[in-house]
This record gives sequence, C-alpha cells and structure tokens, in this order.
Amino acid sequence: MSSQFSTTGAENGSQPRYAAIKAHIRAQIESGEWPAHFRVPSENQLAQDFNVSRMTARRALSELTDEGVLIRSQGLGTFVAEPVPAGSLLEVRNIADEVAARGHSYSNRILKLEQTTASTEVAVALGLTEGSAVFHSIIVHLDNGLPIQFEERYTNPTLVPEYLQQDFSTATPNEYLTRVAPLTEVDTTVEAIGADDTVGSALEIQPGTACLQIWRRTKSSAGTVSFARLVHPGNRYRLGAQLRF
Amino acid sequence: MSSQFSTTGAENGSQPRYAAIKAHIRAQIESGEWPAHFRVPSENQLAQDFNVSRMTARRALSELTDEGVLIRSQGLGTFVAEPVPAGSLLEVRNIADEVAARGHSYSNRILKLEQTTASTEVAVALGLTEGSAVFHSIIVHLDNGLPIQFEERYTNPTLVPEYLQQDFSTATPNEYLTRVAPLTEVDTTVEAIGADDTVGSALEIQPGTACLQIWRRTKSSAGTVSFARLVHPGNRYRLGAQLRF
DNA sequence: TGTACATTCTTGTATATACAAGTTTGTTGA
DNA sequence: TCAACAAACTTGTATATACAAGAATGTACA
Repeated sequence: MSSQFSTTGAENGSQPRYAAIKAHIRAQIESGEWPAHFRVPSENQLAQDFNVSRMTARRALSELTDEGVLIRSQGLGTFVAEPVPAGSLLEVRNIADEVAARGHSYSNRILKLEQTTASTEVAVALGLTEGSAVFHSIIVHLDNGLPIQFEERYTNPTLVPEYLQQDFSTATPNEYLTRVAPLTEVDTTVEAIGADDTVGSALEIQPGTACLQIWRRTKSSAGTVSFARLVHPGNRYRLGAQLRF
Repeated sequence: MSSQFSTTGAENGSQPRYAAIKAHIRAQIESGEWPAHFRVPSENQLAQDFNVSRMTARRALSELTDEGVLIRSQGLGTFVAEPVPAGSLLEVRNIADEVAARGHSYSNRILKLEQTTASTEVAVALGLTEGSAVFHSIIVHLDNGLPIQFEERYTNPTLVPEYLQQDFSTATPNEYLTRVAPLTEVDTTVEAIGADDTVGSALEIQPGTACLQIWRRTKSSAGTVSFARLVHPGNRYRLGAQLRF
C-alpha cells in the first residue's frame, strides 16, 4: 500500500512531470499533428502513456484548458481549441461581417432591449438632458456559438426613434445605425479590463479575465447618435487600431 | 482507511466545496476585512476551518491565484494581491511618471541595448533602407518590483545618434526621446494579444495571458524617430485611450 | 419497432497520504 | 557573539483511491 512511492520533486531534468505532458501536447498542436477539434487522449490514456497518475495527467489538461489551448467536456472528452481569431481593425466595422469574413457562423443573444431614463453620464455622452428617455440594449455577439463581444448601448431616441422595433437578429445595432444615421465622427476609448460578474457570465468567462473594452460614441450630422461599450474577451478576439494624434 | 468518505458531488446547495471557500475569501477581500498584502490562512488552516481536505482548500487558493486575486510564495504563505492599478490615458506619457503618480516605486530591467541592422519591417517603419543600422532596445518596466510593461524599441540612429549611450535607469527611452526630438505625430496600433514565451518570462506571467499590445511610431519634424512595441499584462495594468477618426 | 435500462466510456469533485523544497525561528555549541 | 543546525511552519508535486455525473453505445424486453 506504500510500496513504489518513487514520486515527487525534480527527478531527471528539474521540470515537473505535468509540465512535460503539457509540452508534449503543445508540440503536437503546434506541429499540426493535432488540429483544431482533434480529440486529445483521455486522462487515463495519458496517465498510462506517461506513466503518471491520472491526477497528474489531469493537471496538464486542466492547465492547458485554463490557458485556452484545450476545451474539455464532461462525458465527451478533451479537444484542441480553435486558435484565437485574427484581429480586425479598430474602425467602425460590423462584428457580424468580421465573423462572416472568418467563415464562421454569426449569432447573437439579446439580453436587454428597453427604454429607460438617462443617467448623468449617459445624458452627457448623448447630449441630452438628465432623465430624458433613452434606448438601452445589451447584446452578446457569438462566433460559432462562442461569445466574442458584449455590447451595451445607449441610443438617442430623437435621432433614431424606431430603434426598439428593429430585429437585431438579422442586422446588428451598428449596421442599422450606420444605415439610418451616417456617421461623421466617432469618439473611442480603449482599455484593458478584468471582466466583472455581469460581463463574465454573458461572455462565459471567469470574472477577472482580461478583456479589451471599447467605449464608442458615434455622431452624425444631427448630433450624437449612440454611446456603446464593447467588451471582447482577450483570449477569443484580437483587435487592431490605427490612431493618430 | 475508508471510513468517513462522506465526500463528493453536490451535497447541500449544488456548488462544489472549493467554490464556497473561494467565495468566502473573495468576500473578506471585497469587504475590506482582508486588505492588500494581508496574509490569508494557510491551506491546512482553511482545510480545518471548512472541514475539507488540504487539497480542496489548496484548489481554492490556486484558482484565486490564477485569477490574480492572491499571490502565493513557497515557504512564506498566501497573500492578498494588490488591486489592478487604475489606468492612464493612451497618450504619449511616461511609464515612470505613471508609476510615480500612483505613489509606487519605479524601476526597470534592461534586457537588450544594441545596434543591429534593420529588417524589412523595421526599415519601412523608420523610413530607412533595409539593412541600415538601427538601435534596438528591450526594457521591462516595473511597478513596485512587478513588471507592468515590456518595451521593445527600434530607434533611428541618424536622428538620435547618442541613444545607446543613455542611462535608461534614470530616464526612460520615451522620456529621453521626447526631450531630444520633440514629437509632431504619433502612429499607434492597439490590440489584445496572448503573451508569447519571451514576453511571458519577461513580464513574469503565463504564456497565453491576455495583454494589451501597443505599436507606436513616433515622428518629429525631421522624420520617424522611433518604433516601439509596448506590452502590458492585462491583469496588472489598465490603459485608456482617446481616439478620433 | 422502439423504449428503457445497463454498461462503459469520459471528465469532475473530494479525500488521505507522502515527500520535496523554501522560509522563519529558535537552539545549540564553538 | 555568531555560525551551524534543527524544528516547525509554509507551499509545491505526485500518487492512489472513491464516487458523482454527463454522454455514447449496446442490449433486453414489451
């Protein structure tokens, strides 16, 4: 019962055993041997192959999952994750078009679509008086079923009165707005943030995960049209920007 | 030997036991009960308090460490991490000043300071011919000893011939360059990336961790001065930007 | 034919144990 | 006084085991 406890510590070349398993899996993926969606050997199989316990093999798989390299599913197995999608420019582009350009299927989830009253912050951003009516929408955009953008948007009802009646499952807010109110100016702020609970659950990521957050205020000739907050999970999306001072 | 295996699964309220421990620790931190640098109870202590095994308590601490909430140190203990520093604007500001403004101590590590020949990409960016001499520097900037920026920079030697002789432990490259060659224009590109091995080890983070990467080309009246790549660990730094189209 | 059940995979949670290794603190002895 | 050592903590790695729970597949029975 306590016989072959060869176990522990730095055995041959100093690195822990689970690291060797991780390195092996990474190598297979990077060499192309194991493509995206490839089914990785099970915990038991790896344990046997590397002559370690299941818990050690499990650690390798778990850490690679945390790092976004693998995807695990109880009862099914462990699979190679798709590489992070290559970025789009930080211009006023449509997220649905970006997804389509990658040959992926676009979909969204409308979490909120309502009329509320403007807070101080929102009123200032939209050039309205505090307490006046504004449209408020929260939509999650998905790439092949995976959330890639959390969009919270406040829209000026005097400029776009029919906003709430739109069918955003076919045309995104951005697409609709640029059609009915051509843009003349865009104010953008970019920051890296850790996801809060709301964003985390919407994007199906751990709270605290680093995300790219973009505040965008779009203006047309008639005034400020819309004020949006776009949050991208850092490990599922890349975004490039060209800015000049 | 196999007596009180009450163990496993969803017992009372469906969530796993380690999650309850995580929630408890988070609550203590968020209530201010456990401030930054506070020493969290040890694995054994938590195991006893929550009546779980050490490995389960350990899991809670490990996950919170991965999430940037705690910092662990072998032999010392587990401590509450500092909250993510509030962001600075995405303008041409000095990282040393930003750190000082937070009341933290600034330091840096010079990983490379050399003269090389320009690759195609670098030559185009600096407006030089391929193969001509350029200065190349890699510096890691630290906030209270913690790496917050990886700076890789190519500098035009015809405009700033004394670059390599500078003492960058007292004045950062950015600080020095803006002094000797006043900026007239700045080209910036922002993206969220996963850290590669080089950046990861320099910033002391796991490869794959989401980071904010900024490409910056600074110009003076005489031409393009410098071409820099700045990488910030997403969970240790926030960065705001104001951009206009 | 088709539904219900058992089997057999998979991953997920949890425990108990063993030892390695880093850090601090106290104690012993030259 | 102070250096060396031992003890008592800490976290880190690794194993063996047990059972829960999800998913697929086969099988038996109505």
